[in-house]
Amino acid sequence: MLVKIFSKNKHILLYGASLAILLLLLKWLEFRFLIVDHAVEVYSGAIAILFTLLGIWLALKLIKPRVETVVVEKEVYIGNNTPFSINENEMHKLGISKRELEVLQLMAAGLSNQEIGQRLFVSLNTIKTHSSSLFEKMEVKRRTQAIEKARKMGIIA
Amino acid sequence: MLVKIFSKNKHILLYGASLAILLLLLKWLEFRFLIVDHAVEVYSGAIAILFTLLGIWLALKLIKPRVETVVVEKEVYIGNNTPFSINENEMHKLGISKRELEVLQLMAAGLSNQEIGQRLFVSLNTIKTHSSSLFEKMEVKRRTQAIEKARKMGIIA
DNA sequence: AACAAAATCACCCTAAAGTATGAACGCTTA
DNA sequence: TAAGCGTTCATACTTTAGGGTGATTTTGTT
Repeated sequence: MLVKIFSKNKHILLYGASLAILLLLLKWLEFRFLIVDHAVEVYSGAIAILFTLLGIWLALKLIKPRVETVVVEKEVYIGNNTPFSINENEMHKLGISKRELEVLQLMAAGLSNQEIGQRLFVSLNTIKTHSSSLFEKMEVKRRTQAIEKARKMGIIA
Repeated sequence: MLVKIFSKNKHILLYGASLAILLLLLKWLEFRFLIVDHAVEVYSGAIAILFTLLGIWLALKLIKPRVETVVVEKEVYIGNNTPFSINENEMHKLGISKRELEVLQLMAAGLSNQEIGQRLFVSLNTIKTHSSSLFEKMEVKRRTQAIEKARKMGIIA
């Protein structure tokens, strides 16, 4: 509990402590040496500088950094048939992975499984696996159905 | 030029000015009143507090706020100005018959050759013949390619 | 590090798609 | 009327697509 209070207000406590120490130091100096004439100005200046620095340090430590938010408007042109927001949404709803989407897109482009495999540098069997799981997720039976459904859902161009 | 320098370092200049004024004020007070015994501590404390506050104020004014740039995408929708009328033109250019177009449309809808045959009340072999001649006319090898090409040419929805 | 999901590949089998060829029928047109 | 075209259908064959199962590796997440 005590530790928590200390840690939360450590800056203030440190400030108080240093202030006390400095005052004691000055008191001690007052007794130790005779303050020469016109030393008050020097004394005051020293205190002023010291505590100004302390104040600056305090402010830097205690005050949360100010954040200025600059809003920049960027115009994004969107084709009428590709809202793109439904894209990710619908995709995740069906649980379609990135790779499966790639396969789907190449299917829609008219490529055979063999060609898709060559394009993606994987084997024909891999494409078959991807397409199978894709059809299952999309609840279709053929690639042409998958293409049609994907178009209607807006997950492909 | 002078104005520019002032505006750039106005905080520092203000600080200097206020420091000078305060020292003058203290000097004046020193002459005006007799400082009572043990007033040095009070005096020091006052200076300390004052200049600490000054330091804090300075820090707040001088610290440059962190600039955070937030890009807000503004969607600009582009109206569709393709009236879908290239249909007949492109179709006759390739010599595609009515029946072949029907088959093509049902293909694009995701139907199998068997299903297309049932839909059009003809046999599977007939659909195969139609699709074969269709592919030849469209210069494609697969139904998916035919669908894609037909879409780009605008002969199907 | 442990775990789940994704990605990869293989094998076997069936279904569908596509190619080639031939043929019959109706309709239009030179 | 014969030639051409579209439509229909058949058989035989090859290629591609798709289903099912099992396995390993990579990757991301906790």
